[in-house]
Amino acid sequence: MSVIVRFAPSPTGYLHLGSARTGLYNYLYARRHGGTFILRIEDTDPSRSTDEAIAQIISSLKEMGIEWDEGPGVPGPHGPYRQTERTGIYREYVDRLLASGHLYPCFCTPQELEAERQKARAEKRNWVYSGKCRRLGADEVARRKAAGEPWTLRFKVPPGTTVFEDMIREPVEVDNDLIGDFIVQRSDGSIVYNLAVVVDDVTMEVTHVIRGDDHISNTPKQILIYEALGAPVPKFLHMPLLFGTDRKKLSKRHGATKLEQLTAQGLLVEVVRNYLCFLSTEFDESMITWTLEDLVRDFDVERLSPSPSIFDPDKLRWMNGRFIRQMDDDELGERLVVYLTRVGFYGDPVAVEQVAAEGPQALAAAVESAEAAHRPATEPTAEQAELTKTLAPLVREKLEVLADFIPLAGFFFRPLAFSDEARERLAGTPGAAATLTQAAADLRAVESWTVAAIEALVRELPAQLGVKRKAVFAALRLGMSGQTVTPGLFESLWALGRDEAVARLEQAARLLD
RNA sequence: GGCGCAUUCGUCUAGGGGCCUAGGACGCCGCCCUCUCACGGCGGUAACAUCGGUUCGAAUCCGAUAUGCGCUGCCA
Repeated sequence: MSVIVRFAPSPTGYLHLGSARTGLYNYLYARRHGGTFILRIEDTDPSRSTDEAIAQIISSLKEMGIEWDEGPGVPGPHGPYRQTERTGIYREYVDRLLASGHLYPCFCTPQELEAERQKARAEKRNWVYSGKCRRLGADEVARRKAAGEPWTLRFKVPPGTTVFEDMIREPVEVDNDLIGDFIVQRSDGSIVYNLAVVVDDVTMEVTHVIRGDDHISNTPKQILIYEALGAPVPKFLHMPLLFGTDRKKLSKRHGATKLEQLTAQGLLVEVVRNYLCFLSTEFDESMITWTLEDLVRDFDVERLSPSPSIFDPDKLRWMNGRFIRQMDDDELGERLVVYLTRVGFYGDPVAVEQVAAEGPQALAAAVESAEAAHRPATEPTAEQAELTKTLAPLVREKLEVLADFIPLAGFFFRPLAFSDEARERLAGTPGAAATLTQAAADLRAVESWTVAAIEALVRELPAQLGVKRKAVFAALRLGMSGQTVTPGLFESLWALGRDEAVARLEQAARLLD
């Protein structure tokens, strides 16, 4: 029998990283076993579900490279793929369960039930539904229905215990008495989650249910339904939950909870994807650069540790830096151009640099609001794109995330400017004026504009001027960029171009007069 | 309250009775390299939740306890 798995997010918001991980694992499991991966939208609660959320979920999955074999946009034998479109199927199964005596109508009102719950709580007892309506006679049921009393449908939980296996845990055993007859159809006729999932999974012929461990407690109820239906029970794998560094559920405070926020900081999707996989698993550096195909072949979901994992932004960033360092020049250049375009850098380098100075997260926040407002990003000019690519090898080992490029190399894209602090630093650098003037003259005269020629020239300066080497470098660095941290000095001067480099050094020299 | 799941350095983990005076990675600290910042190299810091048992021997097996999380809904 071939493997069929499903990922079933509810479209009540964007795709949370934890859910993204669940989707990924399902996808990998399906591919690894040559199975089918179904994407199902759990929108049984239409009041909280939006089409926009569905679109976002789909785009996040696609960005990670996850493709489904059946689901929205990809018709197949197990459709439809939105629960709101499957009500007819639920109806049919409810009728079946009714006919086989597994369901019964219940006339208890929410108020009555709440009172029972309160009482149980006051007596410090576990509350389960009393089963009062289970004993109602057929004629009484008919009479009450005819009288227009609202009723729900409950599942008749049999005595005994329910046991299920989990691919990464010990078997879980639950006493059925603790479950209590639960509602499967609301008084408005709509179907409750626990029944809907089972009917969906049965009709979609799902063989492996891979989902978050917050569903462990629901599983026994669902198994009871499988058994009532006479359907084969699938295998379960309940994944550990993903928390923030404070052991709480991931939230905005943790920097990012969705993929788009992470990529807006300049984290690469493939790195995020790999990171999500290696959480809860032994980590090996070689995995940083794994492709989706590598994951399919070598990543085994069943090796997951069952304990919850904490999302560690530091390690993610470190992985991202490692990934960047192994990219070749063209690749990095391309990625930088795409990224810088997205954050609006080419439209207004100065403004974006200001935001970026507050850190990648501030930048990501700005990008998010720009994207929410559908503000189009300015494409780079040919010169800007070219310059970015030229700079790629100069900045590679200084980047952890792509956003780091901006404070580091933003000065290449705008006129030279000095903060008060930078001006003071320059003024306080011994021999700065002489260094700048001399370097400008030498650079203007150097016959070939190459990094090697520039280096040779600059290295002459200390002896020539009687200024310490460190001071020479500091003066030139400050002079060409207005900042104390830049890519390599010779390479930077070279990348600026002869005219620009000379002009900047002269401008800086004038500042000291 | 009841039930369930989980529990090795701050974090992710290796470990499935002797190879463990517990290994790796991130972080942090120090040193080296060095034109700044980094990269890289080297070294250091730091953990078997607790208490009992089983055993010649336990991080590994068993039992309690504690803590965290989840479920306990006419939410999913």
